[in-house]
This record gives sequence, C-alpha cells and structure tokens, in this order.
Amino acid sequence: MNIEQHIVTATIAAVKQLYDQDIPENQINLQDTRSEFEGQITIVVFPVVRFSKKSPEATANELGEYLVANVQDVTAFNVIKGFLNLTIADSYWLNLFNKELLSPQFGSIKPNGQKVMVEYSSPNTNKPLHLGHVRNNLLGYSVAELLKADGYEVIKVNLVNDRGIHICKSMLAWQRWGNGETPESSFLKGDHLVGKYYVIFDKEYKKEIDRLKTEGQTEEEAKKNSPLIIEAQKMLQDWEAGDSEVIDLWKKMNGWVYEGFDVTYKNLGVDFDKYYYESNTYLLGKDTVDEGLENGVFFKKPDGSVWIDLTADGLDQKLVLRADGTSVYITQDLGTAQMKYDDFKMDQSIYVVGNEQDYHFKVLFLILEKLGKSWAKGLHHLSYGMVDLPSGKMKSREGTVVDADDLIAEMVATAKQKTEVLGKVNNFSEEEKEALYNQIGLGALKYFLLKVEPKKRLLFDPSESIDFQGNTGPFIQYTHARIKSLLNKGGYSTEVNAPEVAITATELEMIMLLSKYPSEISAAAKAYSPATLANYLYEVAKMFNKFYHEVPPIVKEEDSAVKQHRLNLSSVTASILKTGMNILGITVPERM
RNA sequence: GCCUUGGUAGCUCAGUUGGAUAGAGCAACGGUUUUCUAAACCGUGGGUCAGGGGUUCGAAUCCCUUCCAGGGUACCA
Repeated sequence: MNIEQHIVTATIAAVKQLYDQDIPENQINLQDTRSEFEGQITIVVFPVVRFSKKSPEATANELGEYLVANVQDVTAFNVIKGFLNLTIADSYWLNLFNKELLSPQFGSIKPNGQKVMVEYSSPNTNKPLHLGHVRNNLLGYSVAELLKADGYEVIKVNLVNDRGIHICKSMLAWQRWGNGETPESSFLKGDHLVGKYYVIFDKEYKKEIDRLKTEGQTEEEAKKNSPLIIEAQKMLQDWEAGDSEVIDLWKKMNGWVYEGFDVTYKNLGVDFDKYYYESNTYLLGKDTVDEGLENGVFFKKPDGSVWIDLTADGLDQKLVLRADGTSVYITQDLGTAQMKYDDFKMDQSIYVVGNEQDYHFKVLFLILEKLGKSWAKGLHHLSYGMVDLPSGKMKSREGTVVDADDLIAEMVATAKQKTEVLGKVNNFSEEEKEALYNQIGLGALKYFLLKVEPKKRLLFDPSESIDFQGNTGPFIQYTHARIKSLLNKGGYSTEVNAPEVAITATELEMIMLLSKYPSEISAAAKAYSPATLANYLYEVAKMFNKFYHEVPPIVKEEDSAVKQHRLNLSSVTASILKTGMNILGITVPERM
C-alpha cells in the first residue's frame, strides 16, 4: 500500500472518529502540493466540511493532527485556506525509490489477459502517403505500444484499400499516358509513380469536363458523361469480373505501391501483424445484412434497398445495401468487423481513423450492437483531427500535400545540419552519424505530432521548421544521451546496495515524478492518448536537467553513498525516458 | 437547417474525477561554461481561458446561450 492509500484510509477513519460520520472514499481529494508550499501531498478539505460541520480551517487542523499521530510517514502539516498540506518523511520517498523504482520490474505492467486489435494506416493504393497519414500511422503505432505496455496482447492490423474507382483512375491514366514507365525506368518510388498518374487522370478529367461544358453540358452532366470517367468505371467492372488484363495491371501497379509503402513504413518505424485487403473483403457484409433482415433490425424499401432506422437514437435512416444488391461502405465494414472478430476473438478493437468519419463509426457500432453482437461494446473509434496547412486542407489530387517521404527526408537533413553545427559528432563513424541524424529527425517529427491530443486538429506550417529545442523529441533524446554519458563517466553499477542518504528538495520532487510512470502509462492507455505520455516524458527530462544543474558534479562526488544515489536517480530517469519514448515509437541515442 | 468537435500568452500546445495566484516551449530581452554534453539551466515581460448567463464554498473544466472555425448530414470511402 502506498502513502496515498494510507492517507485516504486514515482520513476515512479520522472522519469516523472525530465526527462520527462515514465519508465515501471518492470525497477524499488528494493532489500534489504546489511547490510554493511546505509538504508533498495535499488534502482538499472542502468536501470533508460537509461531514465535520466545521470551518475548512478547523477541519483541516483536526485532520492534520490526526494524520500526523496515526500515519507513520506523515511528519507535519500546515493549513492554507481549505488545503491541508502534509509533509511526508524523506525516508519514505527514499525507501520508495530504493525498493520500487530501482527494481528492474518497475514500470512493467503484468499481462491482463485481454486482447485488443488496433487497425491503423489503412492507406489507399492510388497515391503516396502524406502528413495526414503520418499522423495516423504514428498514432496507431504508439497506441498499440501503449496498450502492450498496459498489459494487453495487441494485434496491429492494416486494412488496405486496394480496389475501387480511384485505383482504376491511376491505372487508366498510366495505360494511356504512361508509355510503359516503371519505377526502375524513371527512378521514381512506386507509390509516387502511381500517384503521379492519379494526378494526371484528374487533370485530364477536368479538361474533358471543361470541353463538354463548352459544348453545352452542365457541370453535373459533364462529370458523368466524360469518356474518361466512363472508361474508368468500365475498368472497375472488368476488374470485378476478373478480366485478366485488368487484374494483371492492377497487380503490377499495386505491387509498385506496396514497395513504396514498405519504404515509408520502415522509415517511420511502424509495423503490422496482419494485413487485410479490401479486394478480399469488399463483398463481405451481405450475410450480415441478411441476418439483420431476418431479425428485423433492417427493413427493405419497395425498390429493394435495405435500410436501418436509427432515428430513435438521434441519428438518421441509413442505407446498408443498394437496391441492385451491391455494397456500400458500411456493408463492407459490417462484414469486415465480423471477420476480424472471427479471426482473433479480441476483447477490444480500435479503429484509428480521422474525425471526418465520426458519424460513420457511430452508425457502424450502433448497428452491430443492435444486431446483438456481444463484441460490439469493445469497438472504439480513435478519432483524430485533420492535419491542416496554413492554406487549408491537404488535397492529393491538387498536389497541396506535405508528402511523407519528403518530410522525413527534410527532417533528417535538418537534424544533420543542426548536429553538425554543434560539432559533437566528430568521433562518430559515418554509419553512426547517419543513424543519429535519422533518430533525431524522426524523433523531432514524431514527438511534434504525438504531443498534441489526438482529437485536436493540427496545424502544420511547412515554412516554420519543427523545433529541436524545448518541448521536443530531440530535447528528450539529448537528456537521455546526457545521462548515459554521465553513467559512463561515473562508473555506474547497479550492483551496489541502495544507499541511505539525505535527499534534496529537487531529488524528492524527482522521485515523486518518476514514481508516477506506471500510472501515467495506464492513464495514457485508457485514454488512447500518447500525448499525455509525451508531456509526462517532457516533465521528466526537464526535471532531470534541473537536477543536473543544481547538484555539484556527480562524477566528482566524494561521498560514495551520495554519488551512488544520484547515479541511481539518473539511471532510473534514463530508463523511463527510453521505454517511454519507445512507446511513442521514438528511439533514444546513447550519445548525441 | 440539423448533428458533432474545437476556440487557453504574438505562435505551437499542457491543464487529472470542478480545487490554491491558469502552466510549458518557441519568439523577445537579460544572465550562466577553468565543474559530469549549453540540443541545457536561471531570470524578465507577456492572459477578458472566444463573449454572455447559470450551478457551486470554489469553474479553463459542468449546464444554457451567442459568436468563430473544422468535420458530417441517407446509396463516396
């Protein structure tokens, strides 16, 4: 039992003894004491006043006296307005550090026996990834890692949108204007090559629309009658019919895209346990529709289309199958959800998808619940805000995107340039340098994207480079490298017994902060929010740097117990920074 | 129109189940290196928490309302 729990229990007992009242545990409100006051733990006494029927100050004083007398490590108290500040013995904190934080198991949470699927990335295979996808990928990866750290068994899944009219557009444009261009012949990354033809299609399509409009057609008619779009639709039908020529082209071009994506994924450091392809799943869901019709959850309109009425739930009527029997988006998703569950029988399933699809997922989950799927309550849409440019939304077709590969390359180049200016890598080999630049550039990018709460939209200004100072990835990486260097120079060994020493105020603050690591992991996992972890790690790094500057050189410390203790503190800090950053998908260097 | 998510310092963001005088970073200004990595540390300035109303001992946080911005809105995904 930790000190907080002791205090809560004792406070309940105190209220019973002093006021003969039973106070519910949730009325006892503990918080960290603000640094300008004496003490470490504060009880907010206002809720207790209802039970004591005395003024906040009187209540606080009586509680304070009781706690000092009855709780072992509470050594003193002071009252400021309605706040009871408790001083906890230094020996308690030192003991907490030596016994718990220093143990190799610290921070690792036991498996909870639950299985969770995280679906993320889920790209279209007609264009390369851009900054919006980068946010998705980093978020998905780190949430998956976060859940692992919180004791879940995690399955990372990528549902690739590899079919449909948009894919046919690239294919058609390549067929018509490509002159047999390949990634090899043009030295263009496969996904970029395919994306190039997607843009060409759009350009030519627009030209045709303009031409048809000058011939007297309306915009809508022109969009429908353009020979180009008709041909693309024909191609989609051929694809569905299994036309071998179309299928071959499709396989070839998708193959290029996958090669390209693999490079980007590798650079981003994300991975998947299982790929699903929509070309295999797009026909799913019709069974589910039948099921819904049978048990009356769905109904059929006279034209034969199938619907669900969600107006009682404050939503609309929603089409789940077209009159001609073909699927819509949600049909597939119903079927795919069932298939995923059948494959893995997971307790939870998380969809990392942008907030533009909030409504879709609300409907999807509600339908599955109405169909009586026991696993529907485990479904969760991890919705995140769009990444916007100062000019507004990114649009692939119009080329107003920040390309993922370009951005990564720029970040690494910036890292290189900044590192060279500092001149600390002269004794690095070329390979070590390259690895370091990669680590720092990606660390800056990932931290920049992950430190923001997922649901908030994110503004990215390409003209302002991402910082490498202050609340950034490189700052935390630097702190880690600095500690590693310190441990080396100090001849650190974990074998030495935990020393009994006097601790400074900053050390005490550090111990309190470090001790929160496990609960920070759990809280971040429950909120599906790497951002809270990122901000915590920044606090830890900042705290270490403060400590490092305050304390005389540890390496030269003559009191061996003090030296050992400070190295211990440094070491625990380093390992929290390392494992925490790894959860964010960021690696930390040994030196930089 | 309706539904939904945001609005906190010049900029980018934190802010726990409502708790003390709303915090960081960047940018600006000043200081710190014969001492373990200055991508660091210390300090100064900077706020109508979008506006208004309400609940409460106490509101950035909860409720109502207005404004602004993003997203969605029945056969795109």
